[in-house]
Amino acid sequence: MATHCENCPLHKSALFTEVPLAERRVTQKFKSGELMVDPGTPVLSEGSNTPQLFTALRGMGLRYTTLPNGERQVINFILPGDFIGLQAGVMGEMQHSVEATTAMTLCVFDRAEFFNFFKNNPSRGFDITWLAAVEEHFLGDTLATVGRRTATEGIAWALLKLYQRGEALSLVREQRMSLPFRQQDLADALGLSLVHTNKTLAKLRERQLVSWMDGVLHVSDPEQLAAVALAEYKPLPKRPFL
Amino acid sequence: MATHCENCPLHKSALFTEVPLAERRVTQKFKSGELMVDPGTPVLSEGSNTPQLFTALRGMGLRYTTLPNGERQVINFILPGDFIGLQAGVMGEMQHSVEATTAMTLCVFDRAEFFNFFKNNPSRGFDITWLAAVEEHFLGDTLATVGRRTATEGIAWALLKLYQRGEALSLVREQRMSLPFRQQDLADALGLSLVHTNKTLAKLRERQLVSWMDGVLHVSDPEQLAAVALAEYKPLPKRPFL
DNA sequence: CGCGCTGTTGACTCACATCAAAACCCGTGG
DNA sequence: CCACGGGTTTTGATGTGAGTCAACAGCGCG
Repeated sequence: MATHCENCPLHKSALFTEVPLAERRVTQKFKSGELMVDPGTPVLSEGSNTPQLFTALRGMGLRYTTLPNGERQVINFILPGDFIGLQAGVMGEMQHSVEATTAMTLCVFDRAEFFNFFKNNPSRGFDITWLAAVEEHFLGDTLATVGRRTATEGIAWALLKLYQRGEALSLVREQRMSLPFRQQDLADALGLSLVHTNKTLAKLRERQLVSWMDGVLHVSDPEQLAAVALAEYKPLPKRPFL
Repeated sequence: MATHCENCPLHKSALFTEVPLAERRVTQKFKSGELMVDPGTPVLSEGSNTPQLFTALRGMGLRYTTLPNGERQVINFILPGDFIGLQAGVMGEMQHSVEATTAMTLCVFDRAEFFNFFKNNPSRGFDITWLAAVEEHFLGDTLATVGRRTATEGIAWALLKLYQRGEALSLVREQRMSLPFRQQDLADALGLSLVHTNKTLAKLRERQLVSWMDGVLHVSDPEQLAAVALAEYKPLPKRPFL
């Protein structure tokens, strides 16, 4: 049934720091359950006030805001290991929405317990701060791509990042991983139009740099992709989670 | 001489949450000194590895990244109360640079002590997480403006945010506050060209929505400005600091 | 078998970039 | 006191990357 933190499969992944068994047990006590959502379902909605925190255990999703004029900005893609709802909790009510793209299962934590958890486990609290900082850092990079990279560079960058994340999570086999988003999602992440995104993807495919078709991402030469992305291809730093 | 945390002038500001005296004393012990920098001086540099954390006490600055092609993206404007260096510490080495625009004074904390500080003062640790989350949240909004707002909307948005922050810090008098950045800085924050930024500023000035000349920002009707910024004008939520 | 969603493709338009030059605004030094 | 130079702002002319509009193709599903 519900996964026990001691056996959390994510800890095996190369992306995350090692967490001692004792601490996992403590985390387990903080965990209030598990949530499974269907594709297309909202996990958190703008304007609502949910008393929960989540970490993604399985599946993929999106975090986004909607402007008053109806435009959507996706803030990031959510993959296993991502912590959701912190920014939310901090402002009185949510400004961002999170929705599941594939079926997802999420570990649920009770926000009311959050502070206690922190007090009783400062080192896990430290980890959470760390996580928030990593996230913030990444958003800075995203900002740079939306603001300063061309469409080609930006798409290359985004796909490279997703690919790297996939590698770290062992989602990649033979240079391929499942990437179940729509082109519209990528467009909304990069501030581009759907049409232009589509055409740019086609060009990158022709140049043999990346292909992303039928929900599978294929990168044959990450170094080369990184070059057009104005980025570096190097292993992601380990990070904590849960 | 060096400000004592117990007397920290920032605590008087409407922007920040109340912190009990006892906790300020603890913070004081974590504080390792004060740094004063001249305008134009780097506080943190990309690629370096500084053992310090800062919080801005006085003055204004910029945080930015530089892409391999030389383009600059400013990630945020730094005002009193901002915590600097967390994202930095988390990745092995800095990816972002921080530089002082005006003369600044910064409280300096020793990163080596950071974890201990956390362990001994979980509630302050909690505050720091909170802060990181607020920051992350704000970056999400910034992303939305760079990605989805037009030049006019974006500039209106940025100036409104700065104005609001200024209000909360009591930097505004008679609808005016000092804003010592260059147009180039704003352009680099919004992913616009200098020329276009300049022309758009001129238009907003003609429309009587905002004027920003000679380093002073003037907003006569924030509501109206918010309307063109596709944003809401409402008091900033209180947040912790230090 | 027709409807709704996603992906493709082509023609046309526009917001914003780029290029270039001038105007200002100092501080410095002759 | 004025000439000079570097940084910033302003203005005009011109170019282009990306947006918009429109139509169609493929596909899963009731």
